Formats: sequence, structure tokens, C-alpha cells
Amino acid sequence: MTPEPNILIVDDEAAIRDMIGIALDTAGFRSSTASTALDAHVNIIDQRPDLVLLDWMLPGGSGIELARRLKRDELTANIPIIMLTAKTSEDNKVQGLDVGVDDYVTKPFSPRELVARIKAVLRRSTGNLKDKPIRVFDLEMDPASHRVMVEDRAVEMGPTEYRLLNFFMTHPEKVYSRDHIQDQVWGANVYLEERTVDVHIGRLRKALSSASKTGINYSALIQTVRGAGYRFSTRHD
Amino acid sequence: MTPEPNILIVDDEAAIRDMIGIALDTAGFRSSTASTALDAHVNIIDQRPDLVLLDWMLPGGSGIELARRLKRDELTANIPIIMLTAKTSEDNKVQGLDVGVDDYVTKPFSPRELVARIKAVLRRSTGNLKDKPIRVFDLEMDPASHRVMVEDRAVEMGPTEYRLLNFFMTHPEKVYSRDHIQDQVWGANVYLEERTVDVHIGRLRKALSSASKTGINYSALIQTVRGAGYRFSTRHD
DNA sequence: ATGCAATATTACATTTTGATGACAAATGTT
DNA sequence: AACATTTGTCATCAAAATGTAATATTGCAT
Repeated sequence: MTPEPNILIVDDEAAIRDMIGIALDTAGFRSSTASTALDAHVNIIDQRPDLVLLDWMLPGGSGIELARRLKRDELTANIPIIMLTAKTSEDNKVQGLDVGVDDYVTKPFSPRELVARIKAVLRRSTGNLKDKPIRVFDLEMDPASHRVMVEDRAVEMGPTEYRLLNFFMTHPEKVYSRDHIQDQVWGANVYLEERTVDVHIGRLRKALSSASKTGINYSALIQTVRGAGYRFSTRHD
Repeated sequence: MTPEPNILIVDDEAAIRDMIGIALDTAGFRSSTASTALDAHVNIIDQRPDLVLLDWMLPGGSGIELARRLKRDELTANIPIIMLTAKTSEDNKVQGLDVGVDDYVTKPFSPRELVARIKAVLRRSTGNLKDKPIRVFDLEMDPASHRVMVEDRAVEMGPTEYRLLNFFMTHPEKVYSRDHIQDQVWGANVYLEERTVDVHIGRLRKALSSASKTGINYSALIQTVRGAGYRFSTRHD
């Protein structure tokens, strides 16, 4: 749900942490770091990252321990873990490290490979959340098929209008300022003219109002609240 | 799917890996190898072999661990596993059956026996699910004969387009991002240009649209969802 | 009604995105 | 080996989407 997934990098070498951090940054992820298993554990409990990159060669072999602990604990068990392993020393210690991590990347690795694997794992783990269709009268939004239907006929709209409507339908009956809408629909770190929201509201309304055959105007669901923002509501103003 | 099934051999002894590899080769299988549970797991995630030959006695007892995990994870649960066990101990079999392993072969074994068992397991596992034809209007996909028919005439397409169509027809009415499609059709962690998916979509559409005599354009079933991916759907956009 | 501020609408330049043909490398076939 | 097929990438074109500024309209207090 969060625009940018947050990834925790756990490695005792600062150089590697930095390198990975940069790679993730350019790939559009947020990241935080930890250099010890203890730090990592605290961070995971506090921040609940979307994924953990875990060096298994942490001093004291605690990387593997941490992985095991995380997977055992109900609270953290479904946070995906990707292990960073050194290819060289796999003989003796590697055994029994089969603790339920989601993927492995062997050092040295290319940033591209790392990012690709992170995306794959995230896709696997978050893709399972089944989005249920939301329906208001004869206006239906189905996230699975990525479709908006009015009276069972598809409604054409651009991606931004889709996200906008999705936000409204999942947050009905409340006013939101233009700022807030920007945060939710465009992402927190994007700056736009305030009026841009108006334009997209307009586009969404147009799409909705030209969709009904029965004369119901679904664009009326998106209400302007003068001086405050907009509201999606089934009740009249 | 693939003409020759791909089989992963997991054993820590190189001699055994080679021996089995040769046996499978002459029997017409493709094979790859791994010497540790870790390697094996990576390989399975990436390559999705059609079957795994797994040595029970991997150092550290991680063979059985790996099997358990593979069967627990939804993504890998239906990849058949044949365990290679050194002893004819009843304990092992009982424990392994628990895990959901598909068959056992006890060392020493003859190549002929091994191949026979592999074929049996493959027959069982592929015969169950995949063989039922899927039909949408006059577009029919028959996995058994590995053929696509439109109005009872065969449609020509490359293997990739076949897999692509197969994925779509088994996952209708949902959007999939290009990344997701790559995972499903090419295998996870294969790095391709995003646009490559577009090209194959194009090829598939072309194959489908030039197939109908009755004027129905089956390529319309594959819908572009701007900013999101593609969707196979019988409903209009 | 009037003026003003807030919102709606329009038009447009720019950027993104997707479709498609061409091509070369890889692969399979004869 | 010669040939055909399949594959992935790229360049190019067309279409769609986007953000902004200019202009029009609306709602509201007076």
C-alpha cells in the first residue's frame, strides 16, 4: 500500500550498506540500515520494513540466528527476507541455514540483480493480498482487474484518475485537502501545483458523469467542500 | 510447456550428480545440478524445474528441511520431489511422507529404475491439473496436445506466445504488470527489457487476430491496461 | 445585485507509454 | 553446413496522459 516499499539493510560493513542503499534509492525504494543483529531486530519491530536484506555472515553468525528468530515469531514471520551470502565459504557452516528465507543473493552481486530479486519477492508476498471490489450503488471498482464499472459497463479514465477514485472509494465520507490528496495519490515527495488536483478531479467527474445510461450522475459523489477540499460521499451536500 | 522436462539434481557428491545427469540425459531429460540446499533453493526459485531429485542425506540434514519448505511454499508446492535415500529405513519414509514428497528411490539404484520413477511421477503430476482444455468462445487451448485452436483450426505461434496465452487463459479477468508476466512466463529473476513483454503480446495478438474466419477478433481478449499492464478478459474495456 | 475568492474548465506543450517493424543473436531443423 | 524459426532488443511512430497557466464560472458575504 505504501508508495515506496521500505527495505532494511543489515550488514556489518558500512561500504556494502552504502552501496546497497544507493542502489535501492535509485530503484525507488526507501531504505534503512542496521549493522548488528540486535539493531536490526529493534528496527524490524519498530519500523516493520517491507523486506529485510540480511547478511548471513554477521559477526558471531547471528545473521542466520536472526532470520530464524524472525521466521519463528508470528509477528515478523511474514516479512520477507533475502539473505546475502558469500559464495566462497559455503561448505561447513552453510548447513542448516534453511530457515525459511525467501531468496538468496550471493556476493558479489550486481545492483540490478539485487533489485530484480527484491521486486520479485515483494511481488510474491504482497500480490497475495486479495483486493476486494468496492461498490457504491452501481459504481464498482475492482482492483484485481483494474477496472471501474458503471452499470456493468467499463468507464474510461487515465491512471491518475483511477488512483484518485480508488483513494476516494477507500476513504469515503471524509473531506481531504488538496495537499492530502496529493500525498495519497501522487506520493509524498512529489510537488505539484495545488490546482492540478482540481483538474484531475474534473477529469474524473467527467469520466463518471458520461458513463451512466440511467441518468444517475455518479460524478455527484465527488463533492467539493469549499475552503477545505473534496469529499467522496453518498449523502447529499 | 517445455519439450523436455527439466530436472534438478541435488546431491553433495559430484560423482552421483554426474551419474544421474548422464542417465537423465540419455533418457531425454534436461537437468541441472546443485550441491547444497542453498544452491538448490535458488535454482528452484529461478528455474522452476519440473521435478527435483533430492538427496536425503545432504550435510546437516538440510535435504529434508528443503523438501519441507518447498512443499510449504505455495510457489513451489506443486513441483514434484523424489527423495534419494541411502538407507531403507522406515523412519525416513514415514518422516518424508509427512513432508509431502512424491516418491523415494533408495541408493544404490539403477538408472533405469530412477528414470522409470521420474516418468511415473511426472505423469501423475502433470496429468492431473494441466490437461484440461480451456475454452473461451471459439478459442481453445489444449495443454495435452499443446495446441491452440480457433474455430477448430490450429493457430501458429511460438513457444513463448503459447506460454503467454496459457498464463492469460488460466488467469483471466485480472491485470498483470509486465514484471509479473515475466515472472510467470519467463521465470522469476530472469532479467529482460520490460518492452520485451510488449513485443510478445504483439506477436500473440497477431497470431490470434489472423486466425478467425468468422470475423471475430480474438486478439481483443488481450487488453492493454495503460499504466498497469495487460489483462485477458471477455468483457469489454 | 456586486465584488471577491474559490473552484471549474479549457487549451496546450511536454512527457510517458504502448505498438510495431527491423535486426541480429540464439536455437532448432534438415 | 545451410536454412528456418524463435527470441530479445532497439528505434520509431502514434496515442494517451500529464501538469500548468489562462480563462470562465460559481458560491457567498455584504
